[in-house]
Amino acid sequence: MQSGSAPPADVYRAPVGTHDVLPPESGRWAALVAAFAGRAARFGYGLVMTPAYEHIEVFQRVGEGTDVVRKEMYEFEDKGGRRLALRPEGTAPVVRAYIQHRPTPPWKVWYLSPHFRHEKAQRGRYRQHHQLGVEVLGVDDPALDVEVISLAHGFLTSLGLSRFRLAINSLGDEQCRPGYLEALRSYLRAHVDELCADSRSRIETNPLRVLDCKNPACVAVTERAPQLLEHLCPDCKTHFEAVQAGLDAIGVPHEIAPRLVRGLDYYTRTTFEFASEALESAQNALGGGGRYDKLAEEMGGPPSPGIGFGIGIERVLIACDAEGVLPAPAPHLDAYVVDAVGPAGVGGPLGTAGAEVTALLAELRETGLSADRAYGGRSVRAQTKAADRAGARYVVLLGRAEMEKGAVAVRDMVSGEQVEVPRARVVAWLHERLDPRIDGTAPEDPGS
RNA sequence: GUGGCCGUAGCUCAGGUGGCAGAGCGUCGCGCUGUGGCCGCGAAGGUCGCGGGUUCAAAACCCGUCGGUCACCCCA
Repeated sequence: MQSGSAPPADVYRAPVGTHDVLPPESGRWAALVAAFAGRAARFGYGLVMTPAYEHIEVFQRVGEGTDVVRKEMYEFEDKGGRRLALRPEGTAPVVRAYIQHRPTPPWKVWYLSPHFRHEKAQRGRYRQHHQLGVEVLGVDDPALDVEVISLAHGFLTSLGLSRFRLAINSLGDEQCRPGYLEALRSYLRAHVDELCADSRSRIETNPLRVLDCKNPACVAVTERAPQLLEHLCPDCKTHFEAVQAGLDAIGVPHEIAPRLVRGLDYYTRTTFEFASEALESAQNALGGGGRYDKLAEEMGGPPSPGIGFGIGIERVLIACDAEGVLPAPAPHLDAYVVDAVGPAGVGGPLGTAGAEVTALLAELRETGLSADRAYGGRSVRAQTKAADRAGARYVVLLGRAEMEKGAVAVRDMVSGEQVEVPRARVVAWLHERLDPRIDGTAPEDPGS
């Protein structure tokens, strides 16, 4: 082989676990994000944007007991010797920003951000995935838990999803959790030889995670383990009951999941998870979150209770596929300008109608209509076909005969009818038929 | 990170036991030299993921590797 030979083709593809999102699929993303942004705005949340990477300690402080931070984080050192990490989860950066800027509580923010985890990729589990989420800092009112959960629930429902379940639990707080953990540990120690190796090693370090183990033997043991919910202190108990009552009051169906333990270990009190029933795979968690009342303090900030959730966009879209909702939007244009005088020729001077096509197209776009044209000197047939494929409502055809009269031909692509309109009037003519009316009547309706 | 299955055109996939690389859809052109959808005709488009091996001959068999997928694990 000679030097300078091309690198393997594998280099010119998206890295493992990442992917490109192209039209028309990207249209679903746009619709999904718009739905979330609109809902967040109606709930009084502002957009927050934090860096894609942080000082590594931002994540390490928060998740030293978790695989996400311990084993899956993309860590690197920059040229200044700083130790940084690509964001593996969404809450820590937002809490860091809260501590740094000290906004007036309650601080209600939403985000859309990529998350990076070095995992073995498969469908629904990617090395770069995207989450929509919210965080609220500074208030521990259970009504806020209800608001946050209902925001997520309403969002999923608004997409057309129905086959998912909401599980909620309370993990207690610094008053009651230590006592519970001891009770759980002593129970687990008494059943050590019935547990899997992973669970055994977690008895001392993170016994809550044992409750989450899916190994049948472990499940058998933990089914009879002390229940977290029976060890809640009065404050936590009251809080959790208030959350349930609030969800009931607004009709958000939920089930208590006493063994729901989430992957990040900063959670206190309320935790919740949305799981799709339409997904067969193990990757069926659409989103989840919970309260983290001690996190800001642990990160060196003022005591600031918080709650939030993250929803995985890729997984939501997979669930939408499974339920047959949120199809990619069909292409649509108000108008398509066709040059019937040409041929303009590729790279040559504009055809007879070329300048007029350019001018009309610009005018349509600048007055607020969506409009496009074909390029490359294509036949009238090819241009009209392209207009059809682009979802054009009207085709404006610039032909020699019409131009000599100072007019254009306008074709209604739904009815197939074609009329001649004075060139000077055509933009207004299209607006009259396409702009929504104040009285709500359909623009196309010529009656009354 | 461990194990199973899969990898043929842009997409979805055919190609019994090795013997000339195919279809549908999509794209482009023509029928209609100034008009989309339906129909007909035609064209372009493929290092059969990649590398090595066995063989007169490999898309097919063997080994490796990369990618996808499923389970475990983890989680959105």
